[in-house]
Amino acid sequence: MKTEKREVEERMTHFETVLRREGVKLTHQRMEIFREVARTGDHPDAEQVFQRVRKHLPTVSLDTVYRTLWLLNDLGLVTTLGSSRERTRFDANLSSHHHFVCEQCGFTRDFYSTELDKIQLPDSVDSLGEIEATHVEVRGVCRNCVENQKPKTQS
Amino acid sequence: MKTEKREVEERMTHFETVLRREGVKLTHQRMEIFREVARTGDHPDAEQVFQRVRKHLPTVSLDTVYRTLWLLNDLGLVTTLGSSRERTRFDANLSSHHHFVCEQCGFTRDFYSTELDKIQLPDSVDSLGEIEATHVEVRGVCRNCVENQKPKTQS
DNA sequence: TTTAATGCAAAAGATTTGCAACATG
DNA sequence: CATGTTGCAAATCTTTTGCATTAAA
Repeated sequence: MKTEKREVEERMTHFETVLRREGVKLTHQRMEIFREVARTGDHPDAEQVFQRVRKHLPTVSLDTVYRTLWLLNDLGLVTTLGSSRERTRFDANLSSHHHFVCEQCGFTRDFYSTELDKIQLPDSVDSLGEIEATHVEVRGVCRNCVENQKPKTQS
Repeated sequence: MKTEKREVEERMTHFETVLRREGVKLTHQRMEIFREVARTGDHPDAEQVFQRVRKHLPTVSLDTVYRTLWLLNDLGLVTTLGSSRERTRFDANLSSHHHFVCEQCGFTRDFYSTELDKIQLPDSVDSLGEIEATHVEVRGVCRNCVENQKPKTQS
């Protein structure tokens, strides 16, 4: 649940370095918000971060928490579980498969792999609970988005 | 993008079987909503399903789409990408790791595995775009939830 | 000081719910 | 025909935005 003290300190140092490098102001709020995510292993959502930060910083507002979390995400200091900024998506493919998801446009494609289907999970996972499904999520940038970002060679 | 005709038909048959078995009414709306998810490989969200179903069934309402998709999910006829009914969750752990997620309470725990870190993806994935990260998502029911569901031996 | 960041309040967006009308089994 | 399901409208919940004030560099 809790991240090791040493590790949290390292993350804080890295956080400060990146903010300075990017010329982004190192505010009290940003420190506390990042520290809160850095020190827990339970992957809180914005509301949970807000509630926890509030204990140390009673005047912080929820919209600052949102803005800060996305900023940290853009700076590569945090990531999101599941594909970010997306609504729930549904899948009628019940056979064992895996996903490639484009970070930019949300394009998603199934892929199959008998190799991946037989992955052995470490024992530590079994002790967490009963396993129902295992699948691989590949994040990247789809061909289309890669194309559209390339500087045009001619215009 | 499109699922094979034969496969769609199989899914429809299974859909009907399950609905009958569960004593759930087989309405026109439910058929069209399920068919729409069954026939595409792009994992639409509720709004997209709504827009597509509307073409065949102009009177369908968005709330029916939501109700139906969650019903189908509960019946095991569809699944969701990412953990269902959850808000975006943030993670400050930048080292390579994987997740166990409890389907019932959302409890999430990181785990590590050098084995998993070296998974070879099939070539077909490379052709989809540029890969940035690969990680394994294990879904299951955590110990706590398993406990709480067990019929009490004494009361 | 200068400019970016915050907090507030309000807007926008997404999802859910109560209920009368309706369709299915 | 009885009951579950739908569509509508309204409610609720979540996330974002505009703007005056405040604080960091």
